[in-house]
Amino acid sequence: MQLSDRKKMILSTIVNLYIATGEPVGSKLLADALGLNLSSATLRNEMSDLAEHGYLDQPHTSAGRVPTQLGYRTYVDALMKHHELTDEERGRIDKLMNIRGADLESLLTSASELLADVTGCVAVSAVHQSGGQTVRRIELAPASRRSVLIVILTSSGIVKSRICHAGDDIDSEMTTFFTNLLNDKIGGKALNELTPEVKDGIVSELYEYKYALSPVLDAVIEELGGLVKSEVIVGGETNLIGHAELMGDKALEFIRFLETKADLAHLMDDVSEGVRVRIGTEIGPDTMKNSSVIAAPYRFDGAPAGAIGIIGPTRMDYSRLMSNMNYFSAVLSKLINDTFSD
Amino acid sequence: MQLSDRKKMILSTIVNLYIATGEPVGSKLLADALGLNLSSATLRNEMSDLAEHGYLDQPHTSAGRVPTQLGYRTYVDALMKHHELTDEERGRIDKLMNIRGADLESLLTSASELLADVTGCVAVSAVHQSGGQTVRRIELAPASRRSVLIVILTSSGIVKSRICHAGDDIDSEMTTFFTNLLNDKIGGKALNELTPEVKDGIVSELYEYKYALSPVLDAVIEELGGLVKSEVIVGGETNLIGHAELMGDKALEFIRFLETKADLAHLMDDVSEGVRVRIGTEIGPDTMKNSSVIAAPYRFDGAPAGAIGIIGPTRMDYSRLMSNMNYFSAVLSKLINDTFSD
DNA sequence: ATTAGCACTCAGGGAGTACGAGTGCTAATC
DNA sequence: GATTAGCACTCGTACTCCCTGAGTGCTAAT
Repeated sequence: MQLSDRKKMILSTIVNLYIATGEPVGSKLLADALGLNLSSATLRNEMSDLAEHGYLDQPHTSAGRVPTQLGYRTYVDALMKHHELTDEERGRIDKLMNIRGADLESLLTSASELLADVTGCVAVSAVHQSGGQTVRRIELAPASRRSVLIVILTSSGIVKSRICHAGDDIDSEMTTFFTNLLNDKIGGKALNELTPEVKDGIVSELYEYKYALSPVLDAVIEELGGLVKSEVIVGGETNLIGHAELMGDKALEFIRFLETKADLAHLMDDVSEGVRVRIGTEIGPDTMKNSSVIAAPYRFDGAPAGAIGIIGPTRMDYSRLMSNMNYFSAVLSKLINDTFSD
Repeated sequence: MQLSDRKKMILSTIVNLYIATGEPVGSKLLADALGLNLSSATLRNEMSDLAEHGYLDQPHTSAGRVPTQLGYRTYVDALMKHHELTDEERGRIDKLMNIRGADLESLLTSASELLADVTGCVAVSAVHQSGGQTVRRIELAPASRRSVLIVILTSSGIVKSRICHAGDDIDSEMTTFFTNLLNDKIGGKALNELTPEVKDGIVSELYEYKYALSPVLDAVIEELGGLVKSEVIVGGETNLIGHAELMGDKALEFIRFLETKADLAHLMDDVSEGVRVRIGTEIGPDTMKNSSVIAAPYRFDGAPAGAIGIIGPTRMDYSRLMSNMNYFSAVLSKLINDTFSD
C-alpha cells in the first residue's frame, strides 16, 4: 500500500517519539508534536488506518500506538531524517585511530569495545570468510630448548601465534631452515590450496630434521586450518544488562544466540556495501524478534574484508546509529589499511 | 567470641540452607534440617544469640535469618564441609586441557570462559606483575614491502605480536640483522632493565639501517613497556545478568568495577598460595558489598605466576566453588607448564 | 475532510484486608 | 539451668476493590 504524505509524516513522527520516550504514542501527544493544526480526532482516524495496515500496534486498547516491525522498516527505508554526526560523536569514533595495531583480531576486539561504548549496544565484528586469503609469511623461532614459536601472517592481516613442542631439541639454525622452507612452499598460497600433497612435499624435504620438526609442521597446518573458519568477535556484553531488562525471561536465549558464533557470522557475512539494517524477525531466530542489527562492512585494499555491527532493541535510534555505523566503518577501514597495507 | 559446638552447627546449617534456597531461614525449617530433636523455640534463642553477635541478620522482623558477612566468613573459615568434586565437575574442568596453547593471554582468555561456564560466575584472570619477567625472544619479519611484523616472547609465556611501519623498504636481510641485534642486546634481560641507555646502544649499531628501522625499534620498546603492566582478562560477563538482577540499580557500578582493570589486578595480585576468599566489603569498594571473590594462583615452573578467580554474589556455594577453584588452578598450572616450559 | 463530543476500555496506583511465616517472651517442664 | 509449649505480636506478600486518567472508536455536526 502506498502511504499518503500525511500518513508518512505521522508514522515518522510516531516512530521518533516512541524511540525518544519509550512510551506508546497517543493521538493528543502526536497532535502536539506534529504541529500541523490537526485535531487529535483526525489523527486517531489516521492512526487507526495505519494500525489496520500493519504499521502500528497497540499494547492494549487504551494505550497509545507503537511501531510494528513493518513500521520500523518503512521508517528506516523511507521516512527517517539523515542524522548529521555531532562533533562529539565524531570525536569518540575518531578515538579508533588511537588503537595500536597488533594483529587484526585484537584490533577488531578493541574496535568492538569502542563501538559498544559509543552506541550502548552489543558490538559484533567478523572477518569475511573468503578462501582466497593467502599466507603472507610464516615465522618460526626457538621458544625454549624444545619448543618452537610459530607466527603466521595472512594477507588480510590476521596474525596467529602459537607455541608448540618439537620432537627434539631445537636450535635457531633449524628454525631458520624450516622458516625458509615453509615460506618457500606455502608463502603466497591461498589457504584453500593447502592440500595434503603440499604437506607431504614439505615433509620430504625435512631430511634429518624430520623427527624434530614434524610436530611443528602439524601445528602449522592446524593453525592454517583454523584460519579458514571466520572469526567472530563480540564486545560490550555488559551493555546487555539494560537491554536484557526489556526482555525479561528471553535474556538467556538471547545470550545463547550471541554465543552461537556461526549465526553471528552469517549475520555479518552478507554485508558488503553500505549500512545494512535488520529488524526483528528479519534477523532470523524468533529469540531476536525484539532486537535489531545494524551492520556495515569495512574494506581492506578496496575490497570488503569483513563487517562490524551492533545489536540492540528494536526500539533504537536508527538514524543516529546508522550514521554512526557508517562513519565508524569508514574510520575502521582507514585504520585497517593504515595498519596492514604497505 | 567463641561459639559453642551447637551454635556452630546451627550457623553452618543456616548458611547451607540459605545458599541452597535463597530464602531467609526460619526456626522451624532449621529445626527440620538440623535433625537434632530441638524445638524451634530453642533454636530461636540460639539464633537470636547469633544475631546479637553479628553472625546473622534479619531482613525484617518477621522474616527468617540470613548470614551476615561475619557469618559467611566464619562458615568459610571453620564450618563448611569440604566438597568432593563430582566426576562431572572434574570432567568439565579437565576440558581445560583441550585448549590449544597459543600465547598465554589467549590461553587465559579461553580458560576464563571455561571457568565462567563451570561456575556460573564472572571469571577474572591476571598475570602477576613481576618486574623480573625477562625477554625470551624477539622475532622480526617483513610483513609487507614497508612494514615489519614484531613478535615478542617473554619468560612467562606471553606473546605479543604487532605490525609496524618502517621508515623505508624492508627486506629479510634487514629483519634478520635486526632480530639478531635485538636478541643480542635485550634477549634474556628483565623488562625493568630496559633503560634508555640500552635503547641508545641499539640505535648506535643500526648503522645504515637507522632510518628504516628506528620506528620499528620504537614499536618494540613500546610493546615491551606495555608488558610491564600486568594484564587482566575478564570472561563470562553474560553470567552477570543473573547476578545483576539481584542487585538492582547497583549493576552499573558493578560493571564499572569490572572495567577498572587496576582494581581487579590488585584483587588477584596478592594471591600466591591456596584458595583465597574475599567476602563482601573485604573486596574493597562498597559497590561490591554483596559480592564475593574466590581466587587461586596458578604456577609456572614451580612459582606462582598469576591468579584466576571468580566473582559472584555473597550468597554463593563456597564449598563447591572453592573445591572447583582449587582443582581448576591445579589443572591450569599443568596446562601452562605443558604448553610453555621446555 | 475535519472536528467536537461522548461513551467506553483498561493499565496503574492506592487503600483496605486477610494470611501466614516468623519472632520474642513467659511460664511450665525435664 | 536448659528446653519447650504456648501465645501475642509484627510485618511483608498477595489479593481485592475502586478510582483515575490516558487513550480509543464512533457519531453527528461543521
